Amino acid sequence: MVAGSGGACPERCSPLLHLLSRSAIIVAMTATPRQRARAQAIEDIKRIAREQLASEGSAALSLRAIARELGIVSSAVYRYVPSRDELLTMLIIDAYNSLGDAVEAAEAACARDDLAGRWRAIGTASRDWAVARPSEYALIYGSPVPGYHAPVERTGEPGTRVSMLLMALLADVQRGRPAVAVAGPLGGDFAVLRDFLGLDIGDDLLARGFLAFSALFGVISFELHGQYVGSLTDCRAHFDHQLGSLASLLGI
Amino acid sequence: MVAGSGGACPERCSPLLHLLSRSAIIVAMTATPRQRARAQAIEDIKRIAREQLASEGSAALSLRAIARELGIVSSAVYRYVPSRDELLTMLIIDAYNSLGDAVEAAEAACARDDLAGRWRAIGTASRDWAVARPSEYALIYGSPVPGYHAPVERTGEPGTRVSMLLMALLADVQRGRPAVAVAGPLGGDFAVLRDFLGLDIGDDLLARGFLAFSALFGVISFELHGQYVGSLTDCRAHFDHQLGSLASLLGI
DNA sequence: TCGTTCTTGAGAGCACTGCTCTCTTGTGCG
DNA sequence: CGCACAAGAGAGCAGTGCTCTCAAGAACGA
Repeated sequence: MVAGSGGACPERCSPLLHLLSRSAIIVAMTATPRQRARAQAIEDIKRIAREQLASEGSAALSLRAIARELGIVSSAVYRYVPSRDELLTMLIIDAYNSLGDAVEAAEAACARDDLAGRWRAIGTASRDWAVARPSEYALIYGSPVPGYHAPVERTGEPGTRVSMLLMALLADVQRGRPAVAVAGPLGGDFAVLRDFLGLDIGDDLLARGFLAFSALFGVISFELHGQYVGSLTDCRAHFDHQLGSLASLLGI
Repeated sequence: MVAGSGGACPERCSPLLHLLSRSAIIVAMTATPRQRARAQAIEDIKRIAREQLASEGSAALSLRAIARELGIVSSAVYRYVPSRDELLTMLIIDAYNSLGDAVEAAEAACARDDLAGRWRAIGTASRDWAVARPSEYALIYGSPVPGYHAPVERTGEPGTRVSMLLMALLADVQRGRPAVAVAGPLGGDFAVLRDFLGLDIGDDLLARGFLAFSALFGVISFELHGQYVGSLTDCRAHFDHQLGSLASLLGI
């Protein structure tokens, strides 16, 4: 974070390094022992980093502390991770994918025509994941840690997995209903988005979807950040109730 | 943040120090020259801290850099601020109060019987403030910076000013309508809250108020954290639209 | 007006951080 | 089986928060 933190890490770390966690199993099967050891070391670093994150917060994430935990000198860590910021980016991508996996699995377990069930599954799985991993949730839905958020070109795809599920759900909700347009610049944005997604979702429902999505993570964020402390004791019950209100908003 | 960061700062900083910014004018009028100079120094420190926050992010907030900017050695800053974390807490309280001032002023400018106007005023003033001071917004509605959020016993009161406005509005909305109860633990929480506030707001409307409040700041957070990048170009129009949807949710 | 007190700032120093460099060792690959 | 290269060690630079001591000076009471 002090100087040259955005560098390319020449001949130290592969540029494909951030993909390792997703293909860790493949690497473990096919690669050479050296590659397997390397992948294992990176996984160890990220595991300890997540533990640090959970116990101390993202500001206290320290490569030197990770090195100590691993029984290794600090400079050795840089063989596997180009910088602290890069490690944070890797953790952010992992968190997005972990959340995406959990929500996709929950949603996929619902009957396709059970629209309300799919919405509840998306919401409940999101909250369950967030409550189980508050520090990782803060990493992706909290304020940007190092001054700027992680590079969009790398976090973008995994960051949209949950919203893509919602979009598919909205398309199913829209089916057989009349599309209601919205005037003004918002309608223009929605037209472009509809074109990009290739899904037939009317302006009005799209707007309601955006609101439901924002409210969903707004409620989760408020719960995790302690904004309800002193007024709500049963956050789970509150969340379930609001999930129902948002379902009504979506017309399901 | 390393050791003893929660200490009391004996005979260096008054325990009333965090109140200085609210009573800065009073101090400037009545106090001795020394007290005035002290209050001015603290204001200077906080001003530079806010600038650093805006340009580099909360993780890069550095007391040494503040000292450099002031043309002062780093240890001298500790005459005015007990620790970095304490400075962050002072900034958080100031931010809550700044937001509270802005929203209260906007809401007070509306006719009391213009319920929809008061809701829009609360929402719009909140967003305007957040867009104008994104780094300070991240401080209070982002993820906790140093691992734990600021002490609730000190941020609590200023942190509830906006929600108190909403509660008063909800009470006016409720007037002359039948209260709808909600079963389960949520109803119990709401009963306690109603008793504490001394406002007649039915369970159902209270729940809708919580949702509207959470959604309001959820939408603002998503906008500021770049979650809408790539799909929305006119965030202001989107926000206005959702403000209307939430007004409908509240029945105004 | 004078002396005292108490605040303020300087400076050194400790322990920590991220990160870079060089050097040596030993493992795994061809 | 020999060699290349990855991996770790260690020193070092610049930065951080924070503590301590010391000297100067300003405000205050007598």
